[in-house]
Amino acid sequence: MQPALDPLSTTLSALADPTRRAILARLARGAATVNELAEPFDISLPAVSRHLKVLQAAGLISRGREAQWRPCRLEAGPLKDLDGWLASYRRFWEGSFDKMEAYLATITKGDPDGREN
Amino acid sequence: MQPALDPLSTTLSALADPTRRAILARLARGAATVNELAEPFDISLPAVSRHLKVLQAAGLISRGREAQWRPCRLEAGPLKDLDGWLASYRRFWEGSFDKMEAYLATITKGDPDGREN
DNA sequence: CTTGTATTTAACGTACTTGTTAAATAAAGC
DNA sequence: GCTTTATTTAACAAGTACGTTAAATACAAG
Repeated sequence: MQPALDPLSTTLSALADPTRRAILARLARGAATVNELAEPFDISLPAVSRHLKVLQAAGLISRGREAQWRPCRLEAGPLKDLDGWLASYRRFWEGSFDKMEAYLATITKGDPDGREN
Repeated sequence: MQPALDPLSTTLSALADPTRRAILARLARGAATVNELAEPFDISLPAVSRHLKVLQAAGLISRGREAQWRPCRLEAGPLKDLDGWLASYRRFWEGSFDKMEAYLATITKGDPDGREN
């Protein structure tokens, strides 16, 4: 068993794969089966199955059970948590950003490299 | 040379490591040198240096050069892009969420497992 | 030019990730 | 029961990630 990453790390590594993000994008338009999800990709079904396992372990999808199909659906909880984490950094690209730029400018005194200590 | 991941994947994998996120949190409070950044961690300096390399490659930090110090500073661009990506999913945990819940409830007809097709 | 401080690179080990193919499991339907 | 369809597990290979220690590099200062 792995050392059990913290939830945010688990979410971020799950999202770090473009195939998995594409799967989520598809699920944002509604639930789908494994075969449906695999259709756009040039990888084998087992590979897709494993991506789904990763997404489910991260809580980003949940799965149902209908005959031989295991439909997947998007679960937004971890995305919401990620959004919450990101929020603490939002000030760096919003409003006060100009203020910070100005502040940095005063302490770097026109240094082209922008070093300040 | 690696196949060059797309920028969002690069950002997300850089952020997927808790040590790297802690480094960013520290840098959110102001620029810092490698030794300063390494201080709170129980890992070697080379390990920290490599984390910084990853963060820089992802554009999440920039580095200056002051005598033998290479001060790091936070760069918010990739975080802003991530926020932009996340925005497309925001509807899943805001406002219309209740509506979606209600919708799912109608098609699952009280199934405890929540399957809908 | 030798020493001390800051940081990186090299070399290496271990573990995880991702993909593959072949086989197993699950359920439907004849 | 046997076949078909959907999906997962097993076994394996190649590449990547992350940590270590030892050596190299960069610069400041005697």
